[in-house]
Amino acid sequence: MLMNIQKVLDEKVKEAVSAIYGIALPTVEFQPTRKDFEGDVTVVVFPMLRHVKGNPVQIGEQIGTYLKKEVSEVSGFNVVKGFLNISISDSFYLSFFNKVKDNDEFGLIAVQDDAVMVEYSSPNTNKPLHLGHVRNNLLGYSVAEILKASGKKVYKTQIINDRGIHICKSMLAWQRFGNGETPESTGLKGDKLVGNYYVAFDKAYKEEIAELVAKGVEKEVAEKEAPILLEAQKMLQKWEAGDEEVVSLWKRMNGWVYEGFETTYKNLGVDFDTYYYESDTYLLGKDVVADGLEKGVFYKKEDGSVWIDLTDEGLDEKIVLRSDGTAVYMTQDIGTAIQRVKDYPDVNGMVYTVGNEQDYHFKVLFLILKKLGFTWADKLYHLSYGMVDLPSGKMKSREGTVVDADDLMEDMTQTAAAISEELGKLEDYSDAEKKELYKMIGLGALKYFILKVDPKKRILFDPKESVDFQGNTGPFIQYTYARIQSILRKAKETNVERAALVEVSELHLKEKELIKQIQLFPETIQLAAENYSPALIANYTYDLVKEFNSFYQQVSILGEEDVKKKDFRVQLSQKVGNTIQSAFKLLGIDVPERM
RNA sequence: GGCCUCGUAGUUCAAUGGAUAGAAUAGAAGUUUCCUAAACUUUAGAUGCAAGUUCGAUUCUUGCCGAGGCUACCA
Repeated sequence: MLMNIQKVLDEKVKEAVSAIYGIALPTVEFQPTRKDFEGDVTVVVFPMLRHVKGNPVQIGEQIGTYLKKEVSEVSGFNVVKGFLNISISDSFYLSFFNKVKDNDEFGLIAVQDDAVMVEYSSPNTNKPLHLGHVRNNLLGYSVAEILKASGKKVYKTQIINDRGIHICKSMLAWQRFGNGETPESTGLKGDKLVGNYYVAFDKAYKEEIAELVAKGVEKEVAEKEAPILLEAQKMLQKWEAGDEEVVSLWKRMNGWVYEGFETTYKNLGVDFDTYYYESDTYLLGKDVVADGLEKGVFYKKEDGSVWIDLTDEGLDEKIVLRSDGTAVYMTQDIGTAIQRVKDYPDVNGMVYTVGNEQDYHFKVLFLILKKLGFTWADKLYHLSYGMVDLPSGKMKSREGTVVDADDLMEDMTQTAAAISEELGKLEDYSDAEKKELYKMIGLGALKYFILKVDPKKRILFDPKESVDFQGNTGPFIQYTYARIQSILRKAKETNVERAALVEVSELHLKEKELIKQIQLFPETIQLAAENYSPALIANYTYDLVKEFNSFYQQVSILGEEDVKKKDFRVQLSQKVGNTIQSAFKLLGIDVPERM
């Protein structure tokens, strides 16, 4: 027996149309029957009218009659306008349930050969991570987990932007104003300390511009000629030349930042299989560019800069190498992509988790790789997501308007603690247990808040209105999971019998709805993988949980006198709990035993 | 200017071209001698505007209005 009733019906509907009208139908359109109509699955008749002439209601009736007679799982039907609503027998759902109930891996596909590399996070090392990075990290991590669950082998990676003028700015400011401060001497997290000097640089820079303008220098000129900026540029040149002092400072300050990042990643619950550093890879692309120049993919301008002409594809000309021969962002990305395929030959596709402000960049990058003749260029995907904006607009590190990642996580944990303390359900928990739980809930709220939104859409985050803990939220789902665990503990204590195969004569409406929702889990994972969308998993889980709470309210589980029904309901609850856990794992959210 | 996203209840989010556009939150009204009330039940409230394609459009096309982004020898 097939697990999905649609697959059964698909064949049978075609068979019916063929038997009744002698016409071969290419496809059949299904949808779940809306709540306000009777039935479980609905066949939409309208699209058939292109092939079968006639009255949709009549056609629906005829197909329905055929199905009822020929398909044992079909227990009844009704036709409303052009919609054929089909009722499926309880025994179908029960037998499905028995088949999957003890499979904790239900919906997950074992890893196959097909490997994909998912890049995410990829921060600059001159400042701490903020809410924008949080979205990136959560998205990348979750998509990687979803791809794994859909049967792909996944390598998580990032490219760390550890060199460039922005780092030199922090370094220079530290040299000038730092008085030898270190994370140890200040007690500050390394990334925070370095970030402070990035801000300090900007402040000094702006002051210098103001001074110059006061002296009558044009603003645009002042912006280019402020002494501190010129010095930062000089520092970058020294770095590229391998100046010992500069390189050593660079290593030292980056080391501070990495330590800070590591803490943030750990708290956020994300991880990586392999790291790439821009300082290692920025030269790689140059050879490829030289090659491409020979092949005529690129061309050289008089000043020596190298370009690609993409006007035929409706894009512009794009620079791939500066006139002084140094690499630009694009050069490095070309090199990095090629290096990754060399390092992981089984990789058959890469996902770049990068904000939508870089849509154009990736369009160009993929096109260049294709023109260079790399067949895998077709398998590259830019997971483009919307920015996280504040009510005041875009977050800007330099202006200090960012929502810091560490602070945010701490805030969320505090809020979870406050709510939990007020409810006072966990008096017997130790402080350590409480602490762990509050973090789980706080992060659950944050992660769900971000991941439930379609990645493409921008998120407006108002720090004044804290993230909800009620309604369509992570904690609501965690709470339901905890409730289920409570039932399971009690069922165990009271020795509720646990049959290998549950057996009940008929299903309560809510029970059937729950099984239907469980049935959707595998296809939801596949859909989420195809669309690179954790939001689909989040929405699915919410629907499941909402249905369960309604069931929980309406139907007594442990209070049921019929032992077979009681057993079934306990096992159904367990399956729902297990599905919540699996789904949330794909979002990187943990679930509690109690809360 | 050119190119790319996005406009859905007061607010935050849903809706493979399908039925009466779903939730949450804020608002109103209820449910705790009953398995955890971070819950459940009821109620009111929305597709920016205008055409077009279609049996049928929130979804596809075009125009307008509005928001954001890209258009650097920055990353």
